[in-house]
Formats: sequence, structure tokens, C-alpha cells
Amino acid sequence: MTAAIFSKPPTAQEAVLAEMRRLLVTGELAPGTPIRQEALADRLGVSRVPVREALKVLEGEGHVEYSAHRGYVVAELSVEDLVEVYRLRELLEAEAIRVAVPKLTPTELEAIEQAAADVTAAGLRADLADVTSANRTFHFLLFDAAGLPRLSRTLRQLWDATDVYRSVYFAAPANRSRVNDEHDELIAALRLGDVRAAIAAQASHRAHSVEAVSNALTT
Amino acid sequence: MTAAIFSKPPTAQEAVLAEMRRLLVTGELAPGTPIRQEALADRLGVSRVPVREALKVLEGEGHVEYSAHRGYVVAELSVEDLVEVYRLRELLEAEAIRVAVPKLTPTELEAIEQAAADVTAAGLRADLADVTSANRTFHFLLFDAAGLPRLSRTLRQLWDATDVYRSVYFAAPANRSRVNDEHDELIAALRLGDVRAAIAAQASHRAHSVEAVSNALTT
DNA sequence: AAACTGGATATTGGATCCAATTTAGTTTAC
DNA sequence: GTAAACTAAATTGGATCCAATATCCAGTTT
Repeated sequence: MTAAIFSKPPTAQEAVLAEMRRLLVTGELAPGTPIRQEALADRLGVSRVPVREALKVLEGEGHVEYSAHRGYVVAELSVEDLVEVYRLRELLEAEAIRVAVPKLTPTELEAIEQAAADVTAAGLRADLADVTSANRTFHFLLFDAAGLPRLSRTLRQLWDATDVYRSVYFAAPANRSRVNDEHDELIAALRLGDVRAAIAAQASHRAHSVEAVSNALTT
Repeated sequence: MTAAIFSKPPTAQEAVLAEMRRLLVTGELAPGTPIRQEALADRLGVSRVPVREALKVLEGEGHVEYSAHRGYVVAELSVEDLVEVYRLRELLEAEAIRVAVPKLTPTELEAIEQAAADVTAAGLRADLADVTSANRTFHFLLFDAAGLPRLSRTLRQLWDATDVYRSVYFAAPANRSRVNDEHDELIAALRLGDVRAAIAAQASHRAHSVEAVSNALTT
């Protein structure tokens, strides 16, 4: 009897971390705002200690910036940063696809297709949070299939860095429907085991989103 | 009288972090060993709080692994990990060189040449720690010249992950002298502004070290 | 003898308290 | 009137204390 379904936060730092991530992507903690540890701790019903540990994690991921004795502020993302992130994603996602596609099992492919369907379903419900998370699942099922843990980790960091803007992107129904088409195109390439086409599909997919988001940033 | 030239540790977590990094690269904290927070804190003359914050940073960098209520253990690096790290370096360092070389200023080039000289000098003194740090300075002067902060950050993470083995590599005098030649070759390419040659030089440089280190790992 | 149970011990997780530093505001000197 | 210097408040950094969890070991049961 492998244990109960304990929905669980086994530890407070994790709960704090999860909640802070939510605050960051929803923009409740907006870029540039200083983070008052005590206020945050009170709000989450814990002491400052787990908050500080969570902040150290977020600092490592680049979501907050730290200055000794001065505290943490929510990191800002410039257009240059955005372009850089997408360029790095281009290089690394291509590698992930190169490695993953030849080893894709039918089971993995099926899971990917299911994830794409989830994106579509969430899109029809206009549930932005679900779209975002299903979309992430879709892409990382593929990336993780490469079996390169550090590559996955690095890609996750890069995705995290721009997560704030992903829900903005999915807010437009036009973008949501285009994303579905692009996912289908990628899946078709995966079914054929066509590495080149898969990389190309992922590239145009990425290009569309960087364009949309950088427009949103500059305006 | 603004005090001394910041001999420095403004904060204890940073001091702990620096010391732990040293313990990790020297192998005094060997891969696989559990980290007892209190023992470590006593040893460093601080309480457990700054130790825990430093550990969170190291966790983010992949140097230690964490399990709730079970604590931290020093991460192990398999040969597969090593190969993966070097493959990612290959992709990202090529990009850094592509961007940096065309914008290299004479000042930057001079600094790079100076760093190469420092590597040689430290090598003659057989000062492994200095060789390692001068070597790192040499390469990152070039990478940083690309002006892409996230790329630099990611590359630093990858370098850090294998730092443990770098001093092993430099321990052999033959490796030290070969490294000098390879640095010269890279510098020559930089002087000419030859991106392709610079990438090639960096690639063979990297190939030699991955070969040596993975030999050391398997034996 | 093997497996389970209970409890003692070690270790981590979190809360509270105090110290150190920064920041803002005010005063004072020139 | 401006700028340096001092003071007070806010905020972070660190230490200590207590709670929660895991680990280890003895004892019991089968």
C-alpha cells in the first residue's frame, strides 16, 4: 500500500517557494518592487526563516536580485534579456530535440499528444493558468525525453525567467489557436522522427512568442 | 578614510559560501558525503542559519542535493554528467565567441593576454589553485565580452559543476604546458578576429580536458 | 531468525530574539 | 541655502531556542 495521497507541503520553505512563484508569474509581485521579508512572512503565516531560504532559491534562478543588508527586489526583464533568453533557448532546445527525437518511445509520444490536447482544452475554457502549465508540460515532456538532466534544468531556468510574460501571450485568443497549430506541426514531425522539421517547428513556435512578448514589453 | 580595500566578508553567508566552495573543489567535502549543518557551522564559527542559506545556493547550482528532513549531501558527478556538461559548454561557448569576437576591444584583448600570462606564470610555480583561477579568468574575460549576462551565468554554472576535477587536470605538468599552447592559439585567432578559428581552438582545448578528466573518473 | 513495534537520539525545520546595517529625517555648520 | 553630520526608524543578518521528522536500536511477536 504505497502511501496515501498526501496532497502536502512537507516543509514550509517549499510552500513559500511555490506561493512566491505564483506571486511572481501573476505579477502580484511586480518587477522592481523590493521584497519585505516580514510582510511576506506574515502574509504567508510563517516566520522569516523559510522565506529567506526560498528567496535564496529564487535568487539563484534569477527571479530576484539580492544586495547584502539591502534585501531582495523582484528582477526586471529588459527586452535585451528576453532576446538573450530566447537565443539560448534556441541553441539548447535544438540540442534537446536532436537527442530526444531518435529515442522517443510510443508511450512518450502519446503523452506528448495528450499534453497538446490538454493545452487545447484549457484554451477553449480560456483558463490561462492551465494553458500555461499544460504548455510547459507539453514542451518538457519532449525535452526531458533527451535524458539530459542538466540540459533540462538549464532550459527550465530559461523558461522560468520569462514565465511572467507567458500568460500575457496566452491571453490573446489568436495566439492560443496559433499555438495549437504549431504544436500539431511539431507532433507531426515527431511522429515521422524528422529531427530537422521538429527543430524548425519549435523555432518558428518560439519566434512567434518572442515577437508577441517583446511587442508587449516595448509598448 | 573609507576603510581598507574591503578585505571583506560583509556577510557570513558569503563567507560560508566561499569556504564551502573551497571545501568542495579541494575535495575536503567529497562527493556523496552528507553535510551535517551543526558540525559545519561550528567549524566555520557561525550558527546554522548562514550555513543553511549558503546550502540553498549550492543546491541551486547543483553542488549539493537536498531532501526534506534528511538534509544535504555533496552531489556526485558521473561520467555521463561530465559529458553532458561539456556538450552544453560546446554549444554555449561557441555562441559566446561568435558574439564576443567581433566586438572585442584592444583593452579587452590585452586583458585576456595578461590572463594567459598569469596562467603560465602560475603553472611555472606549480601553484594549482592559481592556475585554476587564472585559467577561469582567462576564459571568462572572453565569454563576458559577449555582453550576454545570462549566457555568462549559465556558463559559470557549467564550469562550477566540474571545478572539482579541474585542479586534477592541472596537476599534470604536461597538461599545464599544453594548455598554454592552446591559449596562445586561441589568442592568435582573437587577434585576427577569426571567429571560426577561435571556436575551433576553444573546442579542441575543451576536448583535451574532457578526455583527461573522464579518464581520471573511470580509473 | 525475520519482521514488526515502540521509544530514545540525532538532525533538520521553524520561530523568536538580538545585533548590525541601511535609510530617512533632522539638525548643525559653513 | 547647501552640505555634512548626527539621530531614529526600519530592515536585514545571525544566534539561540523549541518543534517536527527521521534514524537507530532494543524488545517483542510470529
